[in-house]
Amino acid sequence: MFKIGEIAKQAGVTTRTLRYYEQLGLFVPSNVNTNGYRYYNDDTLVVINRIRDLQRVGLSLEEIKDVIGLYFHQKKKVEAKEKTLNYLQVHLNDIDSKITLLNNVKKELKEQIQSTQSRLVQLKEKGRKNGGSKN
Amino acid sequence: MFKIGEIAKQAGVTTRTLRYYEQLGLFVPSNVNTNGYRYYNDDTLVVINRIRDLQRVGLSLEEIKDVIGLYFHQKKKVEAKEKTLNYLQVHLNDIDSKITLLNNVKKELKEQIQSTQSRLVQLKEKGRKNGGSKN
DNA sequence: ATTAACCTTATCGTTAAGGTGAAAGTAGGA
DNA sequence: TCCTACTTTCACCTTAACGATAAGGTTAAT
Repeated sequence: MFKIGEIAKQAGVTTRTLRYYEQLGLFVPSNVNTNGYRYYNDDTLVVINRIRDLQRVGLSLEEIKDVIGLYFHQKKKVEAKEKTLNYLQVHLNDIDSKITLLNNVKKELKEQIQSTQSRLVQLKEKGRKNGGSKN
Repeated sequence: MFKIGEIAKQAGVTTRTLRYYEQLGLFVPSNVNTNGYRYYNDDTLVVINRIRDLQRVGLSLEEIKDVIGLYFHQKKKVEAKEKTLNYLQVHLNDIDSKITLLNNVKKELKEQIQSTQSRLVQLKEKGRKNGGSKN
């Protein structure tokens, strides 16, 4: 059991951020002392990291709130399960389209790098032939 | 040549958004009339779409500003070229790590879907055998 | 028992990415 | 010419995701 400052440090976030996440309903402390101190275990660390990952790839905390539970507890009733299933599918599609997007960007970047590199080589060769000055 | 409202419509954004992008230095109108009216051509449409794509995958407009030019004009001096090259590489690495992240999420989602689905089937079979009630 | 280093809630501030509306100038079709 | 539907700048408003600071309680080692 870690106090808030400790997991904050381990997770590389501030305590403010953790309390904010809690306020949004992203998770709750593993337990709360009578004096109000929050205590967490390693599980929370995993959750925090997942949240950060999802943020990095463009999800808002609200969106994350909607999906974060899907990863971390699956004891549900039948109706809930079918709803969850739908949600997972939609989320999966969204992710797939993002991957596609990123791959496109990646491809163009690679082409740019190629062409930039070869133009650089050309320029340098030209520079070696004549005394080299302009450009 | 389109007026601002027209490409806005074509791009699926508001005119405010376009002026805001311009203000941030993401692009300039293809030309500006003496009365202040902005006019754009199809090239701008491509740029806008690229910006939106990059936003979708988690880049801020400031970050986008830094890279957007790399796609759309490559007449530069040698020093500039080498700097650009570095930037492209860094950007590429970032994108690669995002793709990796998304693929991880995707994998876990698929597993979740699998297990959720099979548990659903189990529950339904159970429901068929006995009169079915709880869960 | 004191003290440094934690923790609590509460509130105000900040940045990004626009939305919204005012007041005024234009375009172009009837 | 006139009217409607644009367009301009300016300024204030909003939401998300925290940062910063205040004012006070707690812990644990000395």
